[in-house]
Amino acid sequence: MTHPIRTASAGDMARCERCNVHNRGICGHANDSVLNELNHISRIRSCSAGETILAQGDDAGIVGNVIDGVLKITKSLPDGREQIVGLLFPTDFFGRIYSNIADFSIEAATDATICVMKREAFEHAIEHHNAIEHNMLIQLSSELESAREWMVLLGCQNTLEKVSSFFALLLLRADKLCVSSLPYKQGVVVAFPINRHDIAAYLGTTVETLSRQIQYLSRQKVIKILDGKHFEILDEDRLLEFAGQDREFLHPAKS
Amino acid sequence: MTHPIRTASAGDMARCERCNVHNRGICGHANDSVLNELNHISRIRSCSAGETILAQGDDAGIVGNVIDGVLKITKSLPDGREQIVGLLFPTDFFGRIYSNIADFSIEAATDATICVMKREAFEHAIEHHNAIEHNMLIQLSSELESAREWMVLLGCQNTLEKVSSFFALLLLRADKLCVSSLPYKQGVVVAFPINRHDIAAYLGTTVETLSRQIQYLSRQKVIKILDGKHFEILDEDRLLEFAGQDREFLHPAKS
DNA sequence: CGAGTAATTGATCGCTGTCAACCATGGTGG
DNA sequence: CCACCATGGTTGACAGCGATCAATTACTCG
Repeated sequence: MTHPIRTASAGDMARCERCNVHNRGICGHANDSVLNELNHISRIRSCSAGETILAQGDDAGIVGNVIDGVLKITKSLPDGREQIVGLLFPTDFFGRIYSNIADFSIEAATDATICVMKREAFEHAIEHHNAIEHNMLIQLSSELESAREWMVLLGCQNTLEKVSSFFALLLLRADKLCVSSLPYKQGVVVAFPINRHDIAAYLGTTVETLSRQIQYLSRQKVIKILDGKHFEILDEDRLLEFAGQDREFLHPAKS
Repeated sequence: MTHPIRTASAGDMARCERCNVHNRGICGHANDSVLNELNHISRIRSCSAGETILAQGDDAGIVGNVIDGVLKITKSLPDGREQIVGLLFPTDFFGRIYSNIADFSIEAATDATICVMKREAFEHAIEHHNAIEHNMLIQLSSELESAREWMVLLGCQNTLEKVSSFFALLLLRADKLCVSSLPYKQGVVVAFPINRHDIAAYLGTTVETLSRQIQYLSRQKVIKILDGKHFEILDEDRLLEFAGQDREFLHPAKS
């Protein structure tokens, strides 16, 4: 799944220019000077599914962007419970700036390709290139918004609503995901980008309950189960009804 | 509860200088030029408990800071369910920049004094004063972190843990709250800054279950109920145990 | 002091987590 | 090629937490 992207040496600005996220996210609207700086301090890295990029409690030394694949932001409680507080798709930024310690783990949910930078170097870049700082501000604003939308889902939706919302999310985010070659959406077909366990952890439920609700949606002819990972959306309107909430919540955070 | 703060005319820089949050939050480290700009575009406003400052769905025309009192950021579902996705205490910033529509309501949870600005004016200020933008970035980073911590609480903690966490939160945030005259903490006494309904909406539960867990903590001699709003913390260690999670989560977002 | 609201307490029910068994899939090695 | 195993997903039985409805008590404010 990961693309064979060569690790360019510093100063090889062509790398950033070829990058499929180079004009999006925090790299958006970057002039040559900015792009050169980012190119200089970043490097490309491949991770296989399950790999931990940043461990909760560790020194938060790196930040970066997702180029391909899906990362998850998770927190584990001492007794083993785990909550996924965010999924990161291509163009998304990860890492905590201006903090020494990582409160969350960043893990690869699928095989992934990422662009990493040392935190200090990136902070330095922020402080010297207003465009980057501004992009970060925009990105953080919309991430905060999304996080709060998800809090509504976690705090007062039942599992059927949660699962329906997740389908709806995939449906609406499909455009964004198409920047990579992953076929999350083909016609009215969506694909789960991650396994059941992670989806359950994201929705604040268990794999069993999740499974039951998926089967229920299938019996209701709202979706058709193609295989364990692919689903055809048969009735989008009813799906959004099940999802409760107004559909506005699905608007992906614009950056 | 609100202080009699006169509404100063634009250009009266003395107002910002007298403001009890003027050197914190987004106003931190502001030089005269910046402070003057903020002073120019902002105005002080008093709100009584329950008042809506910004309605979800409305045009998101204003942003601001809490000077005194507590605001809540809420989302209501069509069927009446409500989730509070954030509480705003003095020095906290509210409002959504770079978005035309408000996805959440901002309401006064208590009588409050706030400092409001037109969104466009503030965005203009951001773009021309790097210090403000940087402060915003820092503030947003830590708010995102806090939001994610709360997602863990909503997604995988039971009500006893939620309630204990809320007590712990008040305990740890007490310092910050002391910038106002509200006696949230006096010795080992904490005060609920908002009513039961709002706490329940914040914790993703109901007033009934909330009440039962408070009584349980009382029977366990972890807290002592002084009156409906004031509680003495008898056993801080056990409280934090009940709260589960590592206590790091309580670290208030630094700004 | 009375009315209205807020908070507590009680009884009941259903959703969902837990534990367990079963099934499907894919990879491995004999 | 197939038996074997590991992993991931589904299905079933059951119990417990917490929501709901209802009733009572406490508080606040004219």
